Amino acid sequence: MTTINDVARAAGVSPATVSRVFNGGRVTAERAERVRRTAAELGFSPNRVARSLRMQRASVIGLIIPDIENPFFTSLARGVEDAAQQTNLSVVLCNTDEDVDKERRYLEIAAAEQMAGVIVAAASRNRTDLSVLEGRGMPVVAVDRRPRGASVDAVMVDNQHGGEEATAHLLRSGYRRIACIAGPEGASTSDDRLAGYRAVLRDHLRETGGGALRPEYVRHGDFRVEGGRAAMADLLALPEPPDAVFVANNLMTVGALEALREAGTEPPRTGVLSFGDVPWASLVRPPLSTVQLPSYDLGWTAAGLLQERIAGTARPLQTVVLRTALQVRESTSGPEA
Amino acid sequence: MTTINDVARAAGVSPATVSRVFNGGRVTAERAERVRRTAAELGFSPNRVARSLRMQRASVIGLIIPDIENPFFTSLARGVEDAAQQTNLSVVLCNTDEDVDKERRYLEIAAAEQMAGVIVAAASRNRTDLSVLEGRGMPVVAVDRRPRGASVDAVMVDNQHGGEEATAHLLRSGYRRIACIAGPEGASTSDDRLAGYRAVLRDHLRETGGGALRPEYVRHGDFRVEGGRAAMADLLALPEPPDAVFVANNLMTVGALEALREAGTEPPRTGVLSFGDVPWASLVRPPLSTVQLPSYDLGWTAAGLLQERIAGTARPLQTVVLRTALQVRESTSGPEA
DNA sequence: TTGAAAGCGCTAACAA
DNA sequence: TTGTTAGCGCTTTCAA
Repeated sequence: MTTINDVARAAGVSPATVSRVFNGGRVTAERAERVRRTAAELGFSPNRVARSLRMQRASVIGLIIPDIENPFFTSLARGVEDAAQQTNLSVVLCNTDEDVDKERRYLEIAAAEQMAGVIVAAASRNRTDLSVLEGRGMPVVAVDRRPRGASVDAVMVDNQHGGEEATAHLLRSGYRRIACIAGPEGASTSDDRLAGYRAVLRDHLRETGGGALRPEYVRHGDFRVEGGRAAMADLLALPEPPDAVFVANNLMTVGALEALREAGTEPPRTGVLSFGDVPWASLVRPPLSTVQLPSYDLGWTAAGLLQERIAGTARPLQTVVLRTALQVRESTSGPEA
Repeated sequence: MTTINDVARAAGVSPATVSRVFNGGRVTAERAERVRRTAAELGFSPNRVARSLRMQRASVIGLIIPDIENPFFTSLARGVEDAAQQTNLSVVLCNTDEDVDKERRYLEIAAAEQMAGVIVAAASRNRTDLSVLEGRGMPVVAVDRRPRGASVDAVMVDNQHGGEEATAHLLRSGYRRIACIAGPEGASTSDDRLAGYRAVLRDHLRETGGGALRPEYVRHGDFRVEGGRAAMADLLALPEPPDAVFVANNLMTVGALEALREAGTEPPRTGVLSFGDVPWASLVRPPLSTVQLPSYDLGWTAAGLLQERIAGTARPLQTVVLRTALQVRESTSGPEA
């Protein structure tokens, strides 16, 4: 492998000069040109490992996400990647599978690799522990989910608002027995969506004298297809099944739709509203109403915050909240439709 | 940051002993225990950057793929990740967007970061250039696509066989004007699928005296949704449109289905067979016949080969070819169905 | 503007 | 089995 010393010798300068040429130090144009030429001839490219060791910081940021097969996170990853490219940072993607242990290993790796910073969509609000990174003063941005007690910048979705908007829409469409398939208890995203659902429903019941919330209409899934299917099956087995369901994430919606189909009913007779776009939604019949998430912008914004921190900008911690957008399609056109 | 020297001093041993404790060298049990305890107390974790510099090799492998939003590649990535975990390698995911320049940058990064090895699904058969890595003797495994002239291990799909199987099935189902939406020219995966299609169709025409292949029935798309839609629209605009179409990848199938729907026709009247599973195929109506790809196994196998190379096993270059499996569903049940 | 030299944290060769 | 020591390739003082 060609090193900076080889280039220096061949070009008749010192290693320091070569380093300066590659890092924007002050070198006379003539020498700089000579160095560049020799470097090209020798096929030299700087050893980033040595560089990282010396600088005590790599030019890599870590992106830790719970599920690489969920299009929400891949789109988020694209946002991070595109933003990072602007400052020549490369992105390392780590998939935790919603597993806190796997996540901890990746956090330790990020620390040990001296990554420039980390963007993390935490596997758990309670059990994800960012102290490994915070202890080392490593810049961290939480995205989509913020672990309790973490002192980090965050970019979040207005989940409660999204849940409210979704539930209000279902009520407006004429549904009255509205269920909710929530995510795992403790996931802040899911809790907030559920809170939005409850708030709107409770108000509605109060105004119409319609009684109390029905706890049996709330089920907790695992954010996966299977969990959605099981929850929907449970709901359909109730003495009085719901006439609409608000599903707290895209994958569970896929499962819920499958369960409905198996039971011989379809939207919009049973209304279905998905939190988060279902991939290839265009192919699903009937077209699905969704609460659209700004996944790409989430990633883009998080990367921006992280880069500011890496650059050392001193400013108070901040949380950016991005809004959802309700996309009404046919799956919620009403129980009589 | 706590270093190996801090631990050594605190435990009253030499740095070398600490290193040995963490890397399986011979150390007496009693001392090892003491070192481990002090390391824990001080919150020491080895600096992987220093380790990589010294060892001239990182414990990271690169996985370079063309499209992180394509479920085929995310599933492949899972296979790689799961296999890599077994030997404590971490995986860095790089997304090239089918862009040869972006790909070259990532290959250079892999070299400069001294990654232990690279698994690459090349952006182009002709223009992807692995010589940066080969020159440094870095272990490389090509997966799904093998760049021309590269001397590397490879794990491939039997694309030609898949194309033959698909086309033969369409003929058996009674379709006679069978079109093919292929991928970009030059992509080996697409070329092979197309070759399979042509071979079977040519044989059929010869046997039945049905004339020659119709070149207008072959369109080239870009492996994306939009390309599939455009190609299908072109086919439908022909004086004599096809009665079935073999689409060479999953995303283009989504586009083709959309175009069919817009034109007011649906499978199986126009037969549609997708090469590669469409995500959430269960929700697509009618259920889609597919050639199923062993995406996860592709990744798993590639990681296995790479690890052997990293370990230094000397053996001739090998190419593993995995078979596809035809999954017949309703979208190809025949033009009269 | 340039070069000499130190040192980032670790591993491995060698000596004890 | 253990310790001493050199050095991986780079950046960055400091002095010239």
